Amino acid sequence: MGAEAMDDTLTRKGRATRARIVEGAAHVLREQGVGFTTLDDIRGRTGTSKSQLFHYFPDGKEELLLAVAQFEADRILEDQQPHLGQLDSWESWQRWRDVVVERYELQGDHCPSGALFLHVGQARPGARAIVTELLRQWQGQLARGMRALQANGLVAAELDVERAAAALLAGLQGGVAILMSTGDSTHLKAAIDTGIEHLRRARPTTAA
Amino acid sequence: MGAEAMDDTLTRKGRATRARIVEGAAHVLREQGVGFTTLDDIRGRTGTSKSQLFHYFPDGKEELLLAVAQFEADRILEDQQPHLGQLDSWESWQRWRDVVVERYELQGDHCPSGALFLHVGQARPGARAIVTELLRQWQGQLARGMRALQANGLVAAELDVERAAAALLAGLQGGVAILMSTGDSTHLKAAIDTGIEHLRRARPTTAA
DNA sequence: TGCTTTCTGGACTTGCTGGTCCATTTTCCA
DNA sequence: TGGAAAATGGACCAGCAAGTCCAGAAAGCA
Repeated sequence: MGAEAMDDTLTRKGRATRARIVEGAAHVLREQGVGFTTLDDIRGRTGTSKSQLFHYFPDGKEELLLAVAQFEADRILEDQQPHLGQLDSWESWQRWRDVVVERYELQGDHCPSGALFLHVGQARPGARAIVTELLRQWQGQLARGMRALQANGLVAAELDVERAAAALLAGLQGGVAILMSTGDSTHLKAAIDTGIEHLRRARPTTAA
Repeated sequence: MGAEAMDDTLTRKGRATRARIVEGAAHVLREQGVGFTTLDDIRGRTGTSKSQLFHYFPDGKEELLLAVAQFEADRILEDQQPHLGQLDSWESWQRWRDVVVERYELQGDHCPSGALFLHVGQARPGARAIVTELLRQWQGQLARGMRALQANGLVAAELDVERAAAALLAGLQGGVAILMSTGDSTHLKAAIDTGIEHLRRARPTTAA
C-alpha cells in the first residue's frame, strides 16, 4: 500500500502526526465501532484537520481504516507477549490464559480489536489479508507451544497439534465474540480452559 | 417492541408485505453486510416503496434491522433441527456436526446470520437481547444433548455439562467467525470435532 | 353500497459525511 | 539565509441516504 512509499518523504513531525492519527482513530473505533465513526470524530479526537487526514491517507477513510486494522492486529499479539512466546510448561499456559482473559474482560463491550477486524474483514480484500495473517501467526504460536510441551514430554507426540491449535484459536475467538455481544466472559474462560484440558489429557502413553 | 402491537391492525395483505420485507431485507443484508445496505437496496429487492417501509417499521431502519435480527436468530436454531434436539447418541452428534459445517460452508463469506447479529449486537440494546437469548437457547440444547449422553451411560456423570457446552458453543462461534473472514472452514471443523472428542474422552469410569 | 381504515407510490426535504481545494505556516536542507 | 517541500487549517462541495408527506388505490366492514 501507499503507506510505506509515503514514509520516505515524511518528516519527523509528519511521522508523529500520522502515528497520532492512527492511535487516536483506533481508540475512537474501539469505542464507537466502525459503522458509527466518522472522519470528523477522528479529527476531533486527534486534533487534526481534514486536510491532514487526507494528506497522510490519500485514499481516504478506507486507507485509514486499513492502517488502524494493521495497528490493532500487531497490538493483539504484542499484548500476549511474552507469555504467548513461551508456552513450554503448564504454568506458562496458565499465565497466558490469565493474561488473555484479563485483557478482554477489561475491554469488555468496548468493541476490542477483535471486533474491528471482524467488521472490516467481511468485504475489503486488504482487511481480509490482515486478518488471515494475524490468525496464521496466532495459531502458529499456539502450535509452537504445544510442540514445546511435546518436547518436554508433557504431551503425547500423537496429538494433532495443528488441529488442536485451530480448535483453541476458534474457541478463543468465539469466546471473545460472545464476550463482546453479551458482556459475559464465561464462554471465553470455558473455551480456553477446556482447550488446555484437552492438552492435559493427551499425556504421553509411555510416561504415566 | 411496536411490532406486536401492529399485528393487531394488520390485514392479510399487510402481514404478507411485512413478511416479504423482512425476508428480503435479510437476504440483502446477508449479501452486502449491514454497513453497506441502504433502505433503497431493501426497497429494490422487496419491490416496495419508502412509505411501506416506514408504515410497517415506524421507527425506521433500526426497527427493521431488529426485526431481521430476530428473524435470523430463529432461523439459525431451526436450521439445525431436528438434529440439535436429538443429541442422544454419538451418531446424532455427528449428524448435527455435519449439518452445521455444511450450512456455514454453503453460506461461505456471504455474511451468514452470525455476522448479522455480531454487527448489530455491539451497541443496540435490543439486538443484544436477541443475541443473548439465542446463545442461551443454543447452549441449552447442547447441554441437553450432553445430559442425554450421560443418561445413556456414554459420558461420565462428573462432566461439567454447562462448561463443556459453553466451550463448544464458543468454538463453533469462533469457527464461523473465522470462516467468514478467511473463507476457510478448517477451524470450524476442528473446534466442533475437538469438542465432541472432549465428550468421548469423558467416558464413564465404571464402564470400560 | 358507502364509509372507514389500511396500504401503496413516489416526490421531496434535510442533514450528514466523505472528499476537494487553496492559502498559510512550518520544516528541511543546501 | 532562502527557497523548496511538507504540514496544517478550514471553508466549501456534492452526493447520498434516512425520513416526511400527501394523494390515491385497495381492503375491510356494516
